[in-house]
Amino acid sequence: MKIYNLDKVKSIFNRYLEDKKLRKTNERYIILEDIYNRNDHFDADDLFISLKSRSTRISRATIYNTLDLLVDCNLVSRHQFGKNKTVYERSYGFAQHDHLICYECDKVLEFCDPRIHNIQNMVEEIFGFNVVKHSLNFYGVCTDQQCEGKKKVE
Amino acid sequence: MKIYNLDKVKSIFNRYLEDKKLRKTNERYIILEDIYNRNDHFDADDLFISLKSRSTRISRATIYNTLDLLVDCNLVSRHQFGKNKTVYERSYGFAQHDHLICYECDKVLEFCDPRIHNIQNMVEEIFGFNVVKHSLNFYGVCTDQQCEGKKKVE
DNA sequence: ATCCCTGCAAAGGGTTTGCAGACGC
DNA sequence: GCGTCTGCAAACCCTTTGCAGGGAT
Repeated sequence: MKIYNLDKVKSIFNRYLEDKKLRKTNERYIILEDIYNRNDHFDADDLFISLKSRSTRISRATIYNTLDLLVDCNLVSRHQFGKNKTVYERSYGFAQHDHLICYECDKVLEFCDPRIHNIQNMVEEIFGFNVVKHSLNFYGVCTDQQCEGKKKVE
Repeated sequence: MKIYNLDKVKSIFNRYLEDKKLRKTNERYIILEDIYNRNDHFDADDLFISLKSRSTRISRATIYNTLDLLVDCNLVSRHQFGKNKTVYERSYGFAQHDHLICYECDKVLEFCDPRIHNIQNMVEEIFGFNVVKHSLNFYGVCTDQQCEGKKKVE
């Protein structure tokens, strides 16, 4: 499952910072490490809380700043699941995938389908466009009767 | 191009309001009309400004309220193009479509591809999910050299 | 007459910004 | 030591909420 190691990720970030002539601050590495110790979709505030509990004292400003860098160097991907809120996930060493979001329990499932690339190729050709990334989300209702999250629905 | 007429749209809304036992206020119909006189992606504030210039005096609260109703009865669709901001477009009489967003000029293009439904079917089967809607966006850079919007890029 | 809907303004939540001090280089 | 990065808090933007008055039924 874990198809990366933390040193590899850090060295990629390291190189990125050097290339861009940015400073290698402790905060940036602590944030990177925290992210790669999670395996969920998290938002900036989740990170803030998680970091605070580790008795570090990293501000939201730094978190947002660092997330921008990590997204830029492809170590983290950024998503919006239709709620005007940004969520992130680690991405190095994990297959590209898309998401399935349940309206009733907010569960997020992941899937891959190569056909999306065929669509992408077509679109690039037809419109004269260089696609950098895509976002495909399916929204609906899971049919899992045991689903705990469903309690939440009013 | 215009494959709807305003009366039809109004009567759909009318029926919806009756079914839900909601009141038929002037404001609601004025907003619906304003939306169907546009042919772009707009946000709540665009509507607010547009309505103000018609010397109506419709508040943001009413606009947000009405947009929720119109989305609920499928006369308007709601999107997020990766900027934590919601945009809308009229949807009755227009083919379902997905979007292509240019990072450099913010242009939004539209396309249809039936393969997305194949992916959807597969996902529903595999995960036991009833998909209600999907959102597929491609982000990239248009290769249009004459593109006016590109000036905006810093 | 009821009570839902409206306008207004304030509050809310997530994100960005400004600034003075800290620290990587 | 220079100049960037940080923490903090205020500002910001979009959206939601509370409330009193108004209009649909």
